[in-house]
Order: sequence, then structure tokens, then C-alpha cells
Amino acid sequence: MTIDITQQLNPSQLQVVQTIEGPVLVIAGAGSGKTRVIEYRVLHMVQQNIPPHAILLLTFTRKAAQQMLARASRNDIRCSYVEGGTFHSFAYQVLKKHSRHIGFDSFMIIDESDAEDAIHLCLGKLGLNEKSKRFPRKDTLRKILSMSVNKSLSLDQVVEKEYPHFCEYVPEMEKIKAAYARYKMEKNYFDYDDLLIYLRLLLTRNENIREGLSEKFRYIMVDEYQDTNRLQADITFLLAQKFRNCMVVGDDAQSIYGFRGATHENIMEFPQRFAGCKVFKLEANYRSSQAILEVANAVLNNMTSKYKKELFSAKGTEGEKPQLSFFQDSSSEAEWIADKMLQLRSEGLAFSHQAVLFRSAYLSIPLQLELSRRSIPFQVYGGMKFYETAHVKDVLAHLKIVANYKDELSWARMLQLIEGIGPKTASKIVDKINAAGDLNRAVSSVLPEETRQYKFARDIARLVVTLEKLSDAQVRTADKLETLIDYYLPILKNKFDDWNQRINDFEAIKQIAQRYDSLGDFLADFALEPPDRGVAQAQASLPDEEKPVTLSTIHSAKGLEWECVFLIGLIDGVLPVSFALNDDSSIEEEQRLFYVALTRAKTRLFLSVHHENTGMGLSQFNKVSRFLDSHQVLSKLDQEVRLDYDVI
DNA sequence: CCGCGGAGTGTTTTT
DNA sequence: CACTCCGCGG
Repeated sequence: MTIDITQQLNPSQLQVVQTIEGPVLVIAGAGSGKTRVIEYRVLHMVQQNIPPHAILLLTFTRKAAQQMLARASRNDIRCSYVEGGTFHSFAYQVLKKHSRHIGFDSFMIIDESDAEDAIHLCLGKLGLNEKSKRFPRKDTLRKILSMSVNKSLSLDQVVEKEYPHFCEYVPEMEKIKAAYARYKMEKNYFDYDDLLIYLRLLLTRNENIREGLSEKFRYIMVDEYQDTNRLQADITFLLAQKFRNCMVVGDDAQSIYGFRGATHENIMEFPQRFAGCKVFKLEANYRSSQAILEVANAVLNNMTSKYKKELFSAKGTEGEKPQLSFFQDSSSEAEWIADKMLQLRSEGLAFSHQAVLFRSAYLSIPLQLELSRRSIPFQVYGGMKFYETAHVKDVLAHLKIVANYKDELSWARMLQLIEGIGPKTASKIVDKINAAGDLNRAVSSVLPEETRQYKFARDIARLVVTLEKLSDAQVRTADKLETLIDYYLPILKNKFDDWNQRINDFEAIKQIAQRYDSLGDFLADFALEPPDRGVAQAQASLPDEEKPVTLSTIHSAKGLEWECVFLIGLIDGVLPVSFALNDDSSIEEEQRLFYVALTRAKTRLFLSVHHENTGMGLSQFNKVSRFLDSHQVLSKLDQEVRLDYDVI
């Protein structure tokens, strides 16, 4: 079955889809059908008999890749064999096969909090623990090290720019950096940054492997290119160098990951890196009504962005003017939104077509309370990932040991769950474990022998039995979890007052585990592909009318769209966030974030401000976001002052 | 050496 | 306001 793509696309979209050979840069404004273009380009390529496994689609989240490929597959099943994922997951796949060429027989991915633990450990070894009070904490240290990698800057430069108050500690940080690097190398730990670093290293050093991968992936596409960093651009270049069939898509006005080292210079420099590159611009907006686009354009005009552009609505609908409302506090804001949601639904707009967006996750809490109170189903994106909550990490630590008994961070974490074992005792036991030689000996002999004389020997015995069950290769991961959770339950109840809530997450983990045969892949994916709290899977099969409303950080809303969007907390210090206020480029990024939020809406858009901050003792009074403080923008909005707000 | 209670601190966004 | 760090009692 072939479908006529010329019927589905406008002329510029069609050009992009049909330009398969050679380097291509697509500047795709918000809502310009970028996803559609990628989807049809994949389809077109496959129908030109390019083997699907020769196509590599790199995206920002795996969800994005899956969605595009799933949609392309509806027209041609071969599209589902296209390789797709994030740079990090791609790096994992490649390194899993080839890491020995850069000196690692195997490796294990550690997440941010593991990395912080490791840094903490190095701090101890270096004797920097008793340093003065003003020494940066482990999470700050990790951020500094990571930023220097992702922005390709020296520690000196990062600290000077982002943490000037820590300038005097740069020499110590250099030592920590070296110690941390050595530690990771010793233990075969790769942090997120290492995945990219080592992939680039592999591609640079080993010509055969680079050639092999270039042969394999003759066609490369990168989505959200404005949010890639230097390393990712290098990787793209190395992979595509040979055949030069590389298309990148992005929008500099939507670059919102600068804090992670992303640089829109990648977009600007792409034509220089790939000489002869064709540049296409998609400016017709198929998503939003004209009234919404006018607000977005007004914001765009306030920016000093490099590619000037003006979105125009291809839908041709004028639509309702977006509304700006003021509330006394966040709970009256939440009440009003809940009312509005119910009203919209009674008018025929399903919950699943409505979303609330916010700058920071905590802003959604009053809303979550209100929605629960009214039994409005909702789903939360962004904020604390459930895989980085303490109880989930506790459980996973056990599995990580089974996958790799040398994982001493996990050993330490696991042992310290037992009452009476603190950092010292744990580290003593871990030393013995390290010498054991294999998992079986470590668990069945070393562990009981080393702890025989302590009063927690009984607890250790229980742990040993559990670990022995877990290491049975015949048992499926999902069943192992069953055993493990039985073991962990008493610890959970002891450790957390809210264990009742937390216990739900274990169901989610079990569900996710069902999808994996290999424990290693399960753990890697857990680190790399933030699974949503499990509900998403269950809801996928429901009809639209029964799906919940979405609450999302603006960052997590990237690439998504809804009929109706509520954007809350338009307060100076919230959006733009307070930390950004003294730096022009950060303010710009906040403004782009605002722009991204606005352009998620198709037909209805509600902006809101609450004036009073509850909590923190005395109430504080908020100022309206500076992004709204311009006639250009305000004139495009309908303003409504709520009666429950006392003007002072 | 562990664990608990109190004080103090920095506080966002995500792979 | 949540988490980390510090000092003290067991």
C-alpha cells in the first residue's frame, strides 16, 4: 500500500520529505508540522526501498521517536524497524557492543544521585570533608563537573561564570574531577556525560567502528537540534561525515536546555560543518489559532533571536483571544481552573485535550489537590522522577548487584538499609566483597562470614536468602521483583512515614519489568529512559474521552500540543525563575520557555497569575511576570481581574 | 560507630 | 520546605 504524500503535505514540507540525499537543515517554527515531516520522510525513504535499519532517528526522548515511528508504521510496517532513540540510549547501544575498544570490558550506567555518592566518596578519600563550611556540596560539585563536560569548558570557566562565589576552590575541584574520573574508570561506571564522551572518543579513535556505523546508518535524522550540545553535534558529525545524508530539525526560538549545555550555535554552525547543506524553513503553523499566535509573535518580537520569523496560522481560524486572569492565591487559581476544566468538558472538550503547564513542578501541587478533590483524573509530567526516589533506588540497588556484583555504590546503599550498618561498616564489608571474585561467593560466603559477630547477622541472613533467589538466572525479572519487594517491605515501612503512597510505585516497576528479558537492559533503560509512573501504559488503550488531563512542566511539554492550555504562575521570579534574573542569556532562555508554553495551545489559552504566596510564614506579594509587562503582549490578551482579589 | 535531633542552607528545568 | 550536615548520646 502506498499513500500519496503530496496530498498530505504543503510544498515546503514536501520538499524536505523528498530531499533524502545530502545534508539538510530544517528551521521549523512551533506547530509547523515538524513531526509530520519526519514521519513522512521516514515513510518516503522506506518506500524508496531504503532499508529501515539503515535509518537512524535521534530524538530528545524515546517517546518522541516511538510516536513518530508508530505513526509512520501505520502506512508501512517496515517503518517500525527504523532505529530510534535518544543520543544517550544510542550511545549505550553502541558502547555495549564496542566498549572494549576504549578499554572497558563492560560498564554500568550510574544516574545523578549515584554520581553524587561517588563524588562524596572521592571527597572523603581526598580528605576534603573537613574543609571549610563554604565548600560546595556534592550535588553542586556534580553539576559543575557535568557542565564543564557538556559545554566543553574548563572548570575555571564554568565556576567563574555560574558559581563565582566558589572561585577559590577551583584547585580542589580539579583534584575532585581527577579522583572522580579515576574512580569511575576503576569501577566501570559511566555517568550520563560519559556515554556521550566515550561514544565520541570511540568514533574519533576507532576508524573501523566509525566506518562500520556510518555504513550501517547511511541516513541520519536529528530532531530538536536546538537542544543538542557540543558533544552531540560532534557525534552527529562523526557519524554522518562519510555519506553526508543527515537532516537536522530545530527551532532556535525553542531552545530551552541551555542549562544542560545545549547551544543553538549547533543550528547556526550546521551549514558550515556540512558544506552544501540545504536549508528549509517551515513557518506555516498548523496548530494554533491566529489569536494565540499573535501573543506568541509578540513574545518572539521581544527576543533578540537569530532567525527572525513570524508564524502565521495556516488553519485560518481567528479564535478566541487568550485570557489573562489574576487570583488572590494559588488555591483560588486552582479552583478556577478545575471549574473551567469541567465546564469545557461539558461543552464537549475531553480532559485529554486539556493541559496545565508550569515552570517548576512544585507549582502543580495546589492543583493536584484540587483536581483530586473534584475527581478530575490527571497525569503529571516532569518534576521528581519516580526512579530517583529513595525507595525505588533502594529496590533497584539489589538488582544492580545481581547484574554486576562489583557495583559498590549499590552494595553500600543496600547494606545501609540494614539497621546497625552505617557508612563505615558498609565500606568495610564492601572491601571484602570486592575481593570475593564472583557474586555467588560474595553473597553466600563472604557476606555471612564477615557479619557473623554483629547483632544484625539475622538481617544479613535474610538478605542473603533474598539475593540468592535474585541471582537465579531462570527466574524472570518481574518475578525477582516480587521476592525483592517482600524483603524490602519491612524496611520501607520503617524508613518512610508515607510508605503507603510509595508502595504504589512498586507495581509500576513490576509492570515495566515485564517488558524485559535481560536484567541489564532493564536497568540501563531505567537509568536512560525515564518511565512515567506506569499509568501512561495502562491508559494508552483508553478512548480519548476517558484519558486524564495533563499537568506538565514546560520542559516536558516540548513537542506536545493540546486544544486547551492553562499556563499558571506567570510571576516574576517563577517565570522567569529567580535564579535567571541577573543574567541576560538566562532571561532569554526563560522567555523562549514562555514562548514554547504559549505555542502548545491549539484553540484556547488561559494565562494566570496569583498574587499572594501562601506558606513561609508571612505572605509575600508577587509581581506579574516581566514577559507580560509590555503593551505589545498585553494588547493581545483579554484581561480579567477576579473579584476574589483585593487590589492593594 | 550508629542514629537521631536540631540547625542551616539553597531553592529549576532533564538525559 | 526538604535535604544535608553537624554534634551528641547510646
